[in-house]
Amino acid sequence: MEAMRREASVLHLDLDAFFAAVEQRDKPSLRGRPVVVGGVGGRGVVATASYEARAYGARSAMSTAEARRRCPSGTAFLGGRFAAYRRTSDVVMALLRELSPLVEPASMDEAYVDLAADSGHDLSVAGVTELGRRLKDRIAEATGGVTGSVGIGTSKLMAKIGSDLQKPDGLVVVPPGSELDVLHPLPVTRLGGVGPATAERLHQIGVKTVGDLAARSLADLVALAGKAHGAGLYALARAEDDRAVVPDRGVKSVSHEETFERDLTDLDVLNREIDSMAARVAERLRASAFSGRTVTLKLRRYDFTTLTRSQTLPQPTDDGRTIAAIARRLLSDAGTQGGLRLLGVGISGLSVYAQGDLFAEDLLTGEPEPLPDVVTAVDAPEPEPEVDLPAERRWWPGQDVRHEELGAGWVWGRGLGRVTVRFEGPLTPPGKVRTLSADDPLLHATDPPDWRTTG
DNA sequence: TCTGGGGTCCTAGGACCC
DNA sequence: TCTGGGGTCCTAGGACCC
Repeated sequence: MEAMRREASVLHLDLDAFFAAVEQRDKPSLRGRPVVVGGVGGRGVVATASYEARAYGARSAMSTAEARRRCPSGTAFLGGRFAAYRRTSDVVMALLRELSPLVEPASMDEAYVDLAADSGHDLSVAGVTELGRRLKDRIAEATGGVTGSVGIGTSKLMAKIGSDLQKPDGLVVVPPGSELDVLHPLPVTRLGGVGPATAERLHQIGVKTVGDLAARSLADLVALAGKAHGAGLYALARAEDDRAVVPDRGVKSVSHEETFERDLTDLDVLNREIDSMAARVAERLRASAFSGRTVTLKLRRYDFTTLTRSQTLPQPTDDGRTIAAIARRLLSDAGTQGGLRLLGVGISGLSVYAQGDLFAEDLLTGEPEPLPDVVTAVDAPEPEPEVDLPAERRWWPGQDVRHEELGAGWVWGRGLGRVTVRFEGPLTPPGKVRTLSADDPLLHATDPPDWRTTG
């Protein structure tokens, strides 16, 4: 806990329609046009809609099918290029770290900065306003035109509220002392932690604005939302927020899940899905030198009911086959009746301990314990590498490609054994479209282009 | 063609231990 | 014979966030 601040020294940055903005930067033909990034399959959901697409009603979390209905033809529906987003995000986070060592990324496109951690800043309202302006300029320049909205205030709460007030490309400093004037007229749903369920309950007792919320007693809110959440709402409504800006929040779990194009029932097929998901989880675990003790299987049935089953091991593991063997057993116990639309495999209870490290085993348990039978089950083979994908799955909209004769471009669409590619890059004018055979040997998937150098 | 994927945090009950 | 608490771990589910 830290003391409440008297100066506007917390900055919140929110990059505008981030995934779509990166796509428009890298794909000149999409600039100024509606772009929707997200799942492009039958059960896909919108991750980000460009402001042009929002004008037609496309929204985050909407099914892609609904977004297709709302947007005009010519709207680009793209799968995500997360390596490209990550690269751009890293550039932005590095700029933030030039302002202060205390930077807390909240996601790829959002971060808090504690400006008080660097004594060099003028924390007057005029001073932080100028700082915000310069930051926005530097971000746009370093990212090739991605814009961000900045809020600055006396707490994380007020900084985040501020960044939301003038989107996109906004800059709002909430002067110390004016917090309640800004906060109380806003709908309660603007507070972090008030989602659909809490909002519905608050509306039922007549609470619509943050001001309405501030008029309720602590006991009322605890009865309505539980102890921790109720107390949190009570404090936020009064602009009481002493949450610290914390860099490097440790990872607590690693998981992978997948919604299938069609519900699956066949246990053999599902077990193979488990094997490949467990392998990906284990790979990420090892890449970050973590092991975990609790394996969780998540499943969503045909009717969207969702449940989890978990088992905790006596000692941590980072082995894909061990994770898969446990998840397989949890699945066979849970059953696949009616069909499953989603499966997920996750691991938590993470530590830096690595299985097979006898010294660490001694440290942890005093002596190595035998694994339970399930862990040594031999029915989980080493997951197979990705084999030849059908053309429909090999190419996906938005993907970066290179044709040995036609040059660099990206996939607009595919189907019926063909793939349509637009040949252009971040620094070229809008390019030409060509339709090629999906198995054209001259066409290859590539890494994302560099927006600073790629013509 | 309804409803993604990656997470975090909280609650609550039962087991188990002291 | 009757009657305890507190603390921690595990499991399951739910709300929420981006």
